[in-house]
Amino acid sequence: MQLTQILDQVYPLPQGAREKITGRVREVAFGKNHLLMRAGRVERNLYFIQSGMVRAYADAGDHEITFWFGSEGETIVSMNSYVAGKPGYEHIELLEPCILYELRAEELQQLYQEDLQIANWGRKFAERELIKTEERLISRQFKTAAQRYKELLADNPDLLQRVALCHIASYLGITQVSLSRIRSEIR
Amino acid sequence: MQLTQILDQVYPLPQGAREKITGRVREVAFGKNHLLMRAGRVERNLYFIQSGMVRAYADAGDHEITFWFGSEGETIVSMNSYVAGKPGYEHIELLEPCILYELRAEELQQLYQEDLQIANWGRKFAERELIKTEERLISRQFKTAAQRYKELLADNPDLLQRVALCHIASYLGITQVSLSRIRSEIR
DNA sequence: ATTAAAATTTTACAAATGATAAATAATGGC
DNA sequence: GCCATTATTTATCATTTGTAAAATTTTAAT
Repeated sequence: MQLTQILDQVYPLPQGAREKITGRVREVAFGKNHLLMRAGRVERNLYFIQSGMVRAYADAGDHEITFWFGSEGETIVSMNSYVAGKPGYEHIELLEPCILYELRAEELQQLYQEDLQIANWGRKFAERELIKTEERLISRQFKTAAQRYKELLADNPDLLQRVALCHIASYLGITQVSLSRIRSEIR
Repeated sequence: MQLTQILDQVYPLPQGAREKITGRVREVAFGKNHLLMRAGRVERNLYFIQSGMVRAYADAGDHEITFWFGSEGETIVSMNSYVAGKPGYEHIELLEPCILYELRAEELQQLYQEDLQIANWGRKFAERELIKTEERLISRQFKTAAQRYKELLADNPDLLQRVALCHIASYLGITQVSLSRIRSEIR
């Protein structure tokens, strides 16, 4: 997906504002399994996904918790770094080879202070992510794991082809064994 | 808590920008149990809490799910209305008598288009809420209900005095019976 | 203070999910 | 294509959490 399209689906920008962003972006590519971001670091870049699939996960002692999948058109940020300049709590791992648009967070912050439309773009970006996260939190509370699995597949039909089941199980908040049970009961 | 203090803790505003907001705000008061917002409606106002405590809850067929508590200094918005102009999924109920600062959402949206600093205030507001929600989603996944209960009390020491246990149980994602079990095991 | 209503706890049992280990299937490197 | 590795499923049993109903405590109104 092209950068301008990615930016516009968050919030349509006038030509000039859009160019301020695109002019600061570099195209980069990484292979499968590359660790794009590590927890505990202040992450200095953010990325828009032109193609490929990634996951965000947090450490939980002995295992890891996948809490986000990103694919074409989505934005990768270490939220704590991006929002508060603090070390992030998430790792970002590439599940497929990816082509990304890279942007220095500092430069974007600078644009927020200069350009009204870009500040509103940043507002819309956070607002949209907030609604998605809040809906997931609520759904976690009143849907069974089986329902959440079915809905996830309905929303992302190609997820099964692109993501390992152990990551999907983690994302759903259940063990891989539980997910196996659910899958066998459906068929 | 005073309005200027509430606004500034999100993002410090220059005098002029701050007055653009405060000039559009009305002080209103409602009694305990008042339903401030209802799911399914497009909500036209947002509120800053000067004093009191509220909860947000969603309907889940036969029961309700409390997913947010708000008290002094926090902001009450119907996220779907505020962000997308769509009917909200949450009810807002007053758990105590409240004094609120009321602001028409439309006027705030107007200010976002006019004032760079206010647009950045709105951005920071969404970003902060996003981090809080994401952390809750993750904590739901790798902490036991007992841990989440203890942490909730540690962060909000007066919650037990102000909120019914059935709402706390719902917020934690467990039944009231489970919460009772947890409470009896702690002592 | 008394009483009715609501909130919370307790009990007993059922259902869902987790942990572990073994079996099977799929994948990637050579 | 073969083998080693990794991913997934299956089976068994333990633990957690839910459901329902009754008992108890708290709250609020008179």
